[in-house]
Amino acid sequence: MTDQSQESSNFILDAVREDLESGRFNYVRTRFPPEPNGYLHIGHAKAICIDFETAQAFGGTTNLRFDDTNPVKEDVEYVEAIKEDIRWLGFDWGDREFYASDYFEQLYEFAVQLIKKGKAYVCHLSPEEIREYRGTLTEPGRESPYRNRTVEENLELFERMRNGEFSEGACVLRAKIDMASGNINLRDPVMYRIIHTPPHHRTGNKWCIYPMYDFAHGQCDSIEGITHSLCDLAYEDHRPLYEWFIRELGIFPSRQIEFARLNLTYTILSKRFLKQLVEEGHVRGWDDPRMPTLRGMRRRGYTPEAIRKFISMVGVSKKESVVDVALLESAVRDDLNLRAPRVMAVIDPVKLIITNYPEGQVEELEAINNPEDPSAGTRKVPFSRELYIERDDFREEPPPKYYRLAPGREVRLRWGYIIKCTDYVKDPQIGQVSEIHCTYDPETRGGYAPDGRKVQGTIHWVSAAHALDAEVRWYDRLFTVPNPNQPEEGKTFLDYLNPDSLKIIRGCKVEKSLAQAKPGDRFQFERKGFFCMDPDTTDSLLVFNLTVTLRDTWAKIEQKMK
RNA sequence: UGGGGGCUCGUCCAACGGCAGGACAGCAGACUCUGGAUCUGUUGAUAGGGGUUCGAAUCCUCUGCCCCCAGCCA
Repeated sequence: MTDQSQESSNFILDAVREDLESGRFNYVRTRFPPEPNGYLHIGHAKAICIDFETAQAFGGTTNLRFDDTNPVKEDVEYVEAIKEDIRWLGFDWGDREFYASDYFEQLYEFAVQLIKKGKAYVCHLSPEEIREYRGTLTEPGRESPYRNRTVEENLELFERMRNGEFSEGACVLRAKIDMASGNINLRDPVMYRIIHTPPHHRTGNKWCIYPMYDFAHGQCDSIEGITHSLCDLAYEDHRPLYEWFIRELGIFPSRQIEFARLNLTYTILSKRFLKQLVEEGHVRGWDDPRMPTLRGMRRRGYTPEAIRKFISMVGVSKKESVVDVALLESAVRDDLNLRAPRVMAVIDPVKLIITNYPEGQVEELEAINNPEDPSAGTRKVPFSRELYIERDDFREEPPPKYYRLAPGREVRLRWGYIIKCTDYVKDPQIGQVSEIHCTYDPETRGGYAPDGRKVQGTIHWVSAAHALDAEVRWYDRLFTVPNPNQPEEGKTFLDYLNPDSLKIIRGCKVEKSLAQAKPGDRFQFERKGFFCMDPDTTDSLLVFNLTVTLRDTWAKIEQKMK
C-alpha cells in the first residue's frame, strides 16, 4: 500500500495513518453515501473529494453507496444525476456501486439477532408518546411499557411487522439501551419503522418496514468492510450508537470520523432551501448557473479541476466555518486562465469608424489564442473600416488615470492598429454617443509602433460586418449578504435574494470564430471575463454565461474616486 | 442547568513543547499589445485568566463565547 498522504495533511489523514500503523486496519476503504433525494452541490463536492482522496492517499478504494432507506423521500431520478455529477467531478467508483437497500435482508437478520440478545424490542407507543417518553435535553426519559416484552413476543411481533400486519405508525422496533443517557440518541432509538405507501425505487413492494439511518449506515459500512466512514459533524452524537450496534452485533468495526461541512459566503447550501429556490421560480432550475449545484456550476462554466482545487484550498477541519466565495472564484480564474482560449467579444457595442481606412477593404489579422499556452496557436480575425468597441472604452471627458479612447487620444486595437479619435457623434434623442470617428496609423499593423511610441491602452473590438450576434447572461451573486443563512428577525433567506443576480444582455457582438463553438465550450472574452457557451444557443443566436469576471483594477480605481 | 464538539491574520488552513507560516482578500510597486496574467514588497492572528516548563498556539486548570442533539428524516 502506497502512502501518499504526507504531501498534504489534515486530521483525517493523520488518523488513518495512525490506524494503519497501530494495526487497527491493514487497508483503507471509504464510501460516499448520498441519499437519492436531491442534486449534488458544492458542499457534497467537499465530501466526495475527502472520501475519494483519503482512500487514494493510501492506495485504497471508495464505494458509492446510495442511502435509500426512506422511500417516501427518494427517487431514481436522482440516482443517475448523482452518478453523472460524481463522474464529472472526476471520481470513479469502478464497479463498487451499492445501495443500502441491497442489504435489507441482512439488516433484518441483524435486527433479529439483537432481539434474540434482548437488545431490541417492538414498541407500540405512538410517535407522540415516544417523544414524551424520550425526556428532554436536561431530563432523563422514561422506559416504554413495552420495553420488557419477551424475546419470543418481540420476534413474533417483528415478523408480523415485516409481514405487513400493522399499519404505519402502529409500532416500531427499538434498541434497548439507556433511557437516562445524556446522549439522546441512546435513549432506545428507533431501528425500524413501518412505511406502506410508496413503493421503494429498487425493492418495490417487497418491504413495508425500513431501517432508520442509525440502524442502516454503520451496518452497511461494516458489511462493505469500510474502514473509515467520513461524515458530517452532525453525526458526532451518533457515533456512540454507531459503535454500539457494531459491538453488539460483533461485526467489522468501521470507524466513523466527522469533519465540518462546507459553507460559502453569499451562498445557500441547504437542500431544502435550494429546492425552494427552484420550486418558487427564483432560479430557472437545478442547473441554473447561479445555483451552487454541480450541474449549475457546470453550466456556468466551472471546471471540475477548479472545484477540486478549491476544495483542497479550503482544507479539512472540525471547525464550522464560512469560506469566502472569492476563494472559489480565484480557483476558477486560475484554472481557466491557463486553458480558456481568448476571443474578442463586445458586450455593449458602440460603432467606431476608421475614416482613413479604405471602404470595402478587409484584412485578416493574426491573433494569439492563449498567451499562457503557446500550443493553443493563433487564429485570423477580420478587420475592416467599421468596428464595434465597448461603449465603456470611450469617454467624452476622460477621468484621471483613464487610458482608453477619448477625443484626441490614441489607443491600440488588440492585434490591430493604433488609432486616434478625431470626432464622435451623439444621438440627440438619448444623449448617448452613437458613433466614434478615428484615424488609423497604417504603420502599426498588428499593434506594433515602429517608432517606439508608447500607447498605454489596448482595447478589444470586432469587425461590424463580420461579427456574430450573441446574448450574454451576466451573473452576480444570488444573495446580497455574506450569510443569507442567518436572516435578521422576521426575515428569511429569500429577503436577501439579489434582484440583479442575472442580467440578460442582448445585442452583443462577438468575433466570428465563435461560430464553431459548442455548448459547454469555455472562453475568455478579453478584458471581460470567462464565459461558457450555454445549451440554449441556436443557429441564429449564440448564448454565453459569465463564469467569472477578470480581476478589474480599473473598476477599483473608479470606485475609489467616488 | 444534560450530552457532544469548536475557538490561530478580514476569511480558510498549517505549525503535533523550540523563530506563528501559506492561500484568498487588502494595500503599495514593477512589468505588460488583456487595467488580465506574472513578479516584488507589505498590513494583519494564537478568546481570557492562572499553572507546568529553560521554552507553551501546543500540556494542565478555570472562565467566556459559538455550534450541534429532544424525527417513526438523513
